[in-house]
Amino acid sequence: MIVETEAYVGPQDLASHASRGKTPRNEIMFGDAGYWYVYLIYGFYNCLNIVTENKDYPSAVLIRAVEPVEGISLMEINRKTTKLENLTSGPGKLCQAFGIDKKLNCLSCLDKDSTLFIADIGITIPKNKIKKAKRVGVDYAGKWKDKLLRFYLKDNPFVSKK
DNA sequence: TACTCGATTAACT
DNA sequence: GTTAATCGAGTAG
Repeated sequence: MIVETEAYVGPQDLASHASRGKTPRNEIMFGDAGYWYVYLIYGFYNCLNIVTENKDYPSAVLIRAVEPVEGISLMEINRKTTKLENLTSGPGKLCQAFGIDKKLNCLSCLDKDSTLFIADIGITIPKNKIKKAKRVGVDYAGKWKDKLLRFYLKDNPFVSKK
């Protein structure tokens, strides 16, 4: 279950990879919504995003943290730890736990025959349980660094930072 | 072709 | 609090 996200919205968002125009890496962000955007960060970790918005308006949502529901024993093997709150409480961590890499880049996030897709589990989160905050790790983004574009579930133990 | 540095994490002091 | 780990996209020349 997804518990923490960040939004990267439009070509004018200085924190977004798309702010300096279309490149081979971020090209998927300029396409239709509903596709995975996976990239390698710091040479070690992958980050998982969902492309959103319309064609030619580059936007994506970074999945920053999830709460494990099934397959926890496999996540423990992938993450080399048995500490539950450490399995998926960060963008790099959850990709390790799920075994996500660039093979998923540009695939549909709604294709139920794919190895990774988003499913509606039919619960509604009350609005007062959703907290807004500044995005993480984007100090270089000028006036965009303080935008409240990070969203997470209140009191959820898997959120990467309070 | 060469250089810089990042939407991070874990392991240090 | 500081830093090492280590890849490749982006950019300058």
